[in-house]
Amino acid sequence: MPLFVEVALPVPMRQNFSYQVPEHISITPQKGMRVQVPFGRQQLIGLITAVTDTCSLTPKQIKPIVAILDTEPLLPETLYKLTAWAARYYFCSLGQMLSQAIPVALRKGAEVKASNISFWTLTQAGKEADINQLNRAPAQRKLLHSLRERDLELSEITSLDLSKAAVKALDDKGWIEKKTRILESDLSWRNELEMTEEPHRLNPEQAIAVATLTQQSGYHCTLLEGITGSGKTEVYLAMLETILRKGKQALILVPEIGLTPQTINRFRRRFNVKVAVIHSGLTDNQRLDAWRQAKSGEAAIIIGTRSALFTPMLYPGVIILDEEHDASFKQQEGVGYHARDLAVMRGHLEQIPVLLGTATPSLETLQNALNGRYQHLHLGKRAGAAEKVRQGIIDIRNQPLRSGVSHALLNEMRIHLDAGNQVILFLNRRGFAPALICHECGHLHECDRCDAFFTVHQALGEIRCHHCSNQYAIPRQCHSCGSTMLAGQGVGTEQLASFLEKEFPNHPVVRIDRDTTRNKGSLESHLNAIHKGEYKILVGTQMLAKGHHFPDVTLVGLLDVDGALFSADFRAPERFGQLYTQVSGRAGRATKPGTVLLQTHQSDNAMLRELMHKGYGEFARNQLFERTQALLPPAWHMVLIRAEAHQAIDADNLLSQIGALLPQDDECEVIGPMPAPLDRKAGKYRRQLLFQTKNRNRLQAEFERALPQIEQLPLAKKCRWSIDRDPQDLL
DNA sequence: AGCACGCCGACT
DNA sequence: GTCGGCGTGCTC
Repeated sequence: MPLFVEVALPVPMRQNFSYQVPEHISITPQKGMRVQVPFGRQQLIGLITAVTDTCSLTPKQIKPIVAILDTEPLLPETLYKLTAWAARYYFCSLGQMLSQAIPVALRKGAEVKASNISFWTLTQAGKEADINQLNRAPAQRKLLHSLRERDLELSEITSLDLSKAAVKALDDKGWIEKKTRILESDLSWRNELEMTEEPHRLNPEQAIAVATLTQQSGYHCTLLEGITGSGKTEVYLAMLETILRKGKQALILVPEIGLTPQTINRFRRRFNVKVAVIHSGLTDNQRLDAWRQAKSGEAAIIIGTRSALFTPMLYPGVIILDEEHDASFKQQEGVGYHARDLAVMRGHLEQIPVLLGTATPSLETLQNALNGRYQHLHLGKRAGAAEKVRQGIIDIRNQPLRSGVSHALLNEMRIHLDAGNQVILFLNRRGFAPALICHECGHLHECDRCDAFFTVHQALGEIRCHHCSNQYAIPRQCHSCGSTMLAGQGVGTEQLASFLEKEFPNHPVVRIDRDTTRNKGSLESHLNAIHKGEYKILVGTQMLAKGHHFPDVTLVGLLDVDGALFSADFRAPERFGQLYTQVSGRAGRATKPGTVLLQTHQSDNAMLRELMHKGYGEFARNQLFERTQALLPPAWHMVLIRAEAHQAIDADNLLSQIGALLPQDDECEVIGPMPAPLDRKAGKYRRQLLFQTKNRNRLQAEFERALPQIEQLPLAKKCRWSIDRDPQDLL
């Protein structure tokens, strides 16, 4: 009987492909196994989604598979289901979703099990050799010394910072040799958990949270709302202890910038278990290694960023997502999945608890907590941020500003600096000036490929477009009238920092933004210098706000409140509320009370007042109410279709045609096509169409129904277009 | 997404 | 005369 398989392939087509299984293949195909198949002129690796004995295609259309790469399904059933669910939810092919979910090495055909592992060990000669012979070869000496303690796996040579040249030298001497052994998973942690640090004593609130969390079994989702410094991590650790003692694994997801050595060590220090760390900086093989350790149950704790969500676990126990509100959990390129939403779904499928922690819950999560879908636990409950931090508004209407800074703020800075403390100023615009203006004719220099102004970077002597890679030397003459009277318009961090250097010559200034931290490790070294007190004035974009605590900072100034709060994007107030709360939570400490000052033209603004006086909790509840009134998420549900074309009319027409395929009534709305906020980017015109519904299932059903028709549109093949479900911003 | 085919501009 | 630009078409 002929045998066929349906295969999901990593191509951006919303369909699977059928292949025939030739007789000579000895492995019985099963759903979830990897197969190598011919595809056009190339060969690809995909996953079997179904095994059938009939096929609707003609024999001429169908090709035989090349090989079956696994003897059992690649992913545990629950993870496969999660991926399939996500593919459906995000309107992409299973193959596309899988290429997010499976390590690259496995997609290239690597073995699932590392059958053996190579390591360096001492030979008899090496054991007997006199280490003092190597006094003039410190690298070799260090290596020999390490090997006398234990054998070293190949990857450890680099990770322990040992020299490869020294390896070769000792090998040439015949003192060491490479051996391989069969790799077996060490699961001893499951029998007896060894603690390597005494747990901290929990305060009553923490104890209640832990007791509540550990008493339950099966799936439940909990929002742990705890202000900065209220000890969320200690609750995670206590939860972890309970889970690990049951012999179960924990998956911890953190925002992109949150995966610092300090964070990882916090978990490593407490338990003597293997911790697998997964982040974007790993090589394909390192990532595969971590994946294997998690899948085999050897790694008791898996800690990683967004993509770590898809790590399989043999003994799943809990998913903890820290800084739940952080935008980096939403993938921005390709399939725009949200790790927080999928984590909840995964918990559901695995029947394990999910813990979402934050000081400033996203409105999505807050809504779920308020309506009882999630359990809601509090830590360090207090009425707003008002108690510990002094806050103030500087009304800058009609006030002279020097490089964006008011007199009042400068005076306050002086007081804090004179007291020997540090000051942070936030300005969310990098560069020297956000535009270059001609003083004579008013011409603003605009990128020729985007609908955006050039940012002036004075130190580089360049004007740059922040939306594409366009850059030029700063022009001497106006491109429009030829005048030489050109000036920067507005203030960026570069200008602010250089102004402050002149204003406070005795207080060193550091600037933290994407421009000054581009090189690997430079953020770390800047942060270290700040902690050592080498800098007194810190200037930065939001980058500086997230996750870093500077105990000697007693004054925080937010310069461009208006720009942040009143941006066109519907999430702007929420984001500002989160930023504001995070920075005020970080100003000062018990012995040094902090001050937060806001510069704004809208000093009477009700939102701002509410945030300051009642705190994030009240503010967020009101925002939720306003979103509901405005039919915005999380009350309503959205899918955004973006189209990009050389001719604006093509993108427009495509979106109009798509819009016509979607229903409109009092619970379904089509908005657009409208120009994307950055109308022209990198020489292409961008348009977007919004489809929103009151009911989530309705959105799913209607869009699923329309999708095949959309794909049939002739223009759909001509334009580049994409679907973004639950868009983070409409930019 | 790749990869090939195919038709127009500046070069040894 | 060719090398190479990227438009467009196809993949079980």
